[in-house]
Amino acid sequence: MAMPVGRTRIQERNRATILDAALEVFSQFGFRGATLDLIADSAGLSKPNLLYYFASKEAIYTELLGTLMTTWLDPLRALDDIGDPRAEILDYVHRKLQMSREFPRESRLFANEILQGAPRIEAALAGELKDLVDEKAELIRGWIAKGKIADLDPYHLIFSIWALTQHYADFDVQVRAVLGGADPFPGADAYLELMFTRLLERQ
Amino acid sequence: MAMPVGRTRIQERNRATILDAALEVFSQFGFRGATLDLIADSAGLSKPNLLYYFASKEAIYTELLGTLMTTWLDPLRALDDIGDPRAEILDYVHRKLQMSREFPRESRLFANEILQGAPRIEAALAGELKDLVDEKAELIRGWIAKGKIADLDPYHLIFSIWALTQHYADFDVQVRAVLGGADPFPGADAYLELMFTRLLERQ
DNA sequence: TCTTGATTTGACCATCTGGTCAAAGCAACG
DNA sequence: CGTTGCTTTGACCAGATGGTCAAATCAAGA
Repeated sequence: MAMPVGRTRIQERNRATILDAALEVFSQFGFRGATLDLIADSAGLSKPNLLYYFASKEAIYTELLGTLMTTWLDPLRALDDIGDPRAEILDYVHRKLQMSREFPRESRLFANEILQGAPRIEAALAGELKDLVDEKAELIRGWIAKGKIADLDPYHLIFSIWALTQHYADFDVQVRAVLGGADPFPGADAYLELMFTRLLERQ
Repeated sequence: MAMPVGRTRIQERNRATILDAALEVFSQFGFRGATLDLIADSAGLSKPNLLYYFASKEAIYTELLGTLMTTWLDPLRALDDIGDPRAEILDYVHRKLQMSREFPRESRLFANEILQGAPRIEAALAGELKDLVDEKAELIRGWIAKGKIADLDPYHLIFSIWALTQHYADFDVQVRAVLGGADPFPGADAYLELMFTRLLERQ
């Protein structure tokens, strides 16, 4: 019994509640480790009620992944040729770190999916994601050619931004344990600003 | 029926086989997502046979984590005041990247554990790990005070090394998808060398 | 109020999962 | 060969898990 496309307020609200609860659980335990009971409890709904709104556990998961993939790549999409190249890249770093702070569960959901071998988004990685990165790598290459930024491998530059910013969401527990519980983000923001400023300078 | 401390060759071999299979499965699915049946299949042993060598699923997992924690921190332990500070740190980066290439499963196991909130190693993070990092941060602060390397937050410097190097193990599928399947490591090694060289230079 | 369609749930099911156990297999030594 | 102790396994169990279904509840318009 598939949900009709036109949704009532109740449907809208309950689907949102379920997706939020599912994000909570899937981001912590991954697809296999998550259970419908955990999601149902977290959503405050009964298990059969979950399955009234979504066809299966898998359906909830893929809906989440699909929706988030778009949002998650928005900061990279916003990287363009309009402003100063170095400021553009630094802005991207800051936006990405901001997302780690505001949406750590989304970051962890992706991390979990990739760790498990990305069985459900491998196609999107090799398609949508690769295309976007290829395009932005070309943009960066142009900046390098014009001498606007230092000569760096654009792909690894992008990877390094992902790695550094997402680390603060995905490894939050570890970072806080080492820092004795202090908020890592102000320090991280300053450090990354400095790091990429120096890196991008022409020598 | 606990295993005796003195082990026969068969016990040694089977325990090793089981731990290897468990590493394979736990690193992909996390503790909750992994099953004894998967581990048993991967090890080529029967499930009751696994439980002849280890008391429980949990026992296998914690044994793995404990053993690996030590190995995993060895490169950081090796960071000392003997050579040139910049070379020391660059060495650490290279060693850590090397580990990502050689032991990606170990890296993913830790990533999975941390993602799940580190329920089984939180104590080690706040104890052993924090102590080690505090010690090395102090060492780095000394180098900064003596003007040997640029002025950087030592904690975030260490986090950035972890983030950048482990990314190539934990997000291997994504990195390869974006690169169209090419081996990321040579490029990563060169990029990280450049990145940290520039970062550590006194300005 | 009555009716209709959307929503919710208790009871249930087949399969999976961690774990047990008694019995069988096997290696080695006397 | 027979005994002894380590090793392996088939059968089994209780609880968890994804999912179904018919019946009950509820909201809102006629």
